[in-house]
Amino acid sequence: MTDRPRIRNIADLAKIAGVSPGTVSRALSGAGLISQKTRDRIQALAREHEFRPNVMARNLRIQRTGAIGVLIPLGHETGQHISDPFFITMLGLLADALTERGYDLMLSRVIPTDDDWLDRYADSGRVDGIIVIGQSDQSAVLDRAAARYRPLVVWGGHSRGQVHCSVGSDNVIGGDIATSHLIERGCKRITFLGDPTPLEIAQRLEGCRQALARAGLDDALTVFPAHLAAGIDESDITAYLANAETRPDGIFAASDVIAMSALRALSELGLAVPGEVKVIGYDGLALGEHTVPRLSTVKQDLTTGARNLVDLLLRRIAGEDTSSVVMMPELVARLSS
Amino acid sequence: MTDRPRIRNIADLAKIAGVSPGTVSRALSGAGLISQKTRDRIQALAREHEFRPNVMARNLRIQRTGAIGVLIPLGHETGQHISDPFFITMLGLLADALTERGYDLMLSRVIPTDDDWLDRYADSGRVDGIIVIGQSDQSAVLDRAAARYRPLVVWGGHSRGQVHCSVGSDNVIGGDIATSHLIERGCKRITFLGDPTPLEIAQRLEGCRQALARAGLDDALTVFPAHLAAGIDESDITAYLANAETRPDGIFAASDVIAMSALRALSELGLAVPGEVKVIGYDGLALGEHTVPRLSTVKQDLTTGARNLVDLLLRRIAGEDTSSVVMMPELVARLSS
DNA sequence: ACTATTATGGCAATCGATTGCAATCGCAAG
DNA sequence: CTTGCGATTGCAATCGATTGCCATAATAGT
Repeated sequence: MTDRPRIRNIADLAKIAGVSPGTVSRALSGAGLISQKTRDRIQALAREHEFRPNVMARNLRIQRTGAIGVLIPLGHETGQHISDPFFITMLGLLADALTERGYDLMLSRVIPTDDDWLDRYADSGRVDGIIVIGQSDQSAVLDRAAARYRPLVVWGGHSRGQVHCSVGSDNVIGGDIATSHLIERGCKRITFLGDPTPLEIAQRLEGCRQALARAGLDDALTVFPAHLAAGIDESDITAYLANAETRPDGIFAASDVIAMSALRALSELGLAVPGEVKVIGYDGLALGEHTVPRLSTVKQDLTTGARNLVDLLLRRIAGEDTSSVVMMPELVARLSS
Repeated sequence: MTDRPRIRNIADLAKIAGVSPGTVSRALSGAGLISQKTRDRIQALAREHEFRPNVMARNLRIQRTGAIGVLIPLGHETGQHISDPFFITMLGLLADALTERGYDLMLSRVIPTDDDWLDRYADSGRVDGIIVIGQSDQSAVLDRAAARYRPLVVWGGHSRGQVHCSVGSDNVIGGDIATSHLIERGCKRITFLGDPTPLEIAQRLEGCRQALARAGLDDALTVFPAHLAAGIDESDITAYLANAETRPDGIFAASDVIAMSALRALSELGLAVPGEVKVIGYDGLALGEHTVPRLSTVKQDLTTGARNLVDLLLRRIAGEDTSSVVMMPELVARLSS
């Protein structure tokens, strides 16, 4: 071992190589005006001494971090965790998409206590751009931040007049699809299971009402504001479904996670699915294939969604101005309806 | 608005405030030798101009980033995603634990193609410490890195002679518990569902063998190397279980995710659980409460686990030397066994 | 009023890599 | 053997905040 004096920076390596720090930098950072010979020599030297340039210094100099912040605002339900299957799925897909494009992913769970959590994060200089998953009840904050901070995209619903750039499926159409499906299957009394506080859920409910109106079933709807978090409201759901008089013959759950709770509640009550009650969820998560019976759902193409989010964000980082993307949801009829 | 000239750095603010950059730094960064009066004045000025010190510069100077890298090596199965429920759960818990301690979480999915992915990451200077989730088949790499890079902790199994600091449950005992439970329930032909390549799974299998030996059932075991990823091997599992001659009456799945696949396969085959076949999983994930029937499992306390990981890591960052933690797994008998 | 002491603030070096510009090298043509 | 020109490399400023050390202002003590 000749590497007695540990190489801590580019200057040390330069000394050993007998060149200037600038040359080492050029040799290590790929492109640049430098002869192949010295480049090889210096790279070999770096490898031999296990030297890797300090990323923070580089970041400071070139003014970018190579990281994207992924924020999950939990405004409407403090009980909901990052471990919610939807977030998790999205997170995994984003991680893959970002990795592919050479970015790291900085994860933060945010419980909005004030109005400038997003501004603070944006100005911290810790990331090159921000992806927010879900508007929760923070649309105003998002709009305000978006007006000033360009590299920001949001997964969620789209509404006219919205300032921030969003990617999501058309929740109104999705709600319509789900409800129409239940109607086609012969359902006459439909329950919407979900708390319509977040924009997306409200839109799904709107689509639901729209489909019912079209079928002349306006008063066939009951809304039961079950929470999103897995299992959190399960006994409530059970109690609600136990009542034979108000019991629906079709359930449109605002998310697959809620639908799962409903399935289990029904199973406990000994109600046959889809025989006595039909159930359809929303999201198209993988877990829907593992329920008993397999869950019908309205699928949002999250893979494409994640790719779109990353794509738009990188374009905004590059200075481009992008508009929101609304994707078409799709019926996946499995065995629960 | 008097903030015509945008304040981009501490020096600009200093000019406006009529003090030196050093003073501004002290005023903004909390403690320091500075009068309350000037501090207040400068902080007000900063707020007014929406100025927030650049984090990268700060990081470079003080030589820390305030971020912890969470790495998920996918050595043994490329099909497995970050969206695997176990990872996701762990990730959420880590995010919470780290946030509490004031750290950010930098997520990276790693597909080990060479032997120094970990060294590269450690030396990049992008994080203050690293948590690796699961040893996969990379124990050697982990040990090598740990010998040199202190702030590193690993979720996973513990084996004698191991160099890296790990946190995890005692998988041998866990395997024993699960198997003993099946034996008590009267199972005579047991199948271990899982690929024992990763250390943790191998240990669970070892515990399984140990319990069987104690009961004098040494040759009651079949090992079917189902993969970890949700759904990936489901048809294989179905085919295997369809064969009445080799069909077990007890299944010990190496993870809850695998157990879920098994449950669904059994349901498709019309086999009653727990009547004809008993099933027990491993991990104690929330999703086990949502299966039909509810999944019996060996629970690892992941909340405590995550807290331990963060705790040990921070102590290592502080220079302390810590030893591994092995937690006791616990039987959660639900309805599938 | 004058010195001793402490509380504040300024100066300048530092963290480590990047990069525009200038200097130098090598090679070829004259 | 020069001169010319492009290909390499060196020099030094820069990114923005932190902090040890010194100077000065403010306050106390006699």
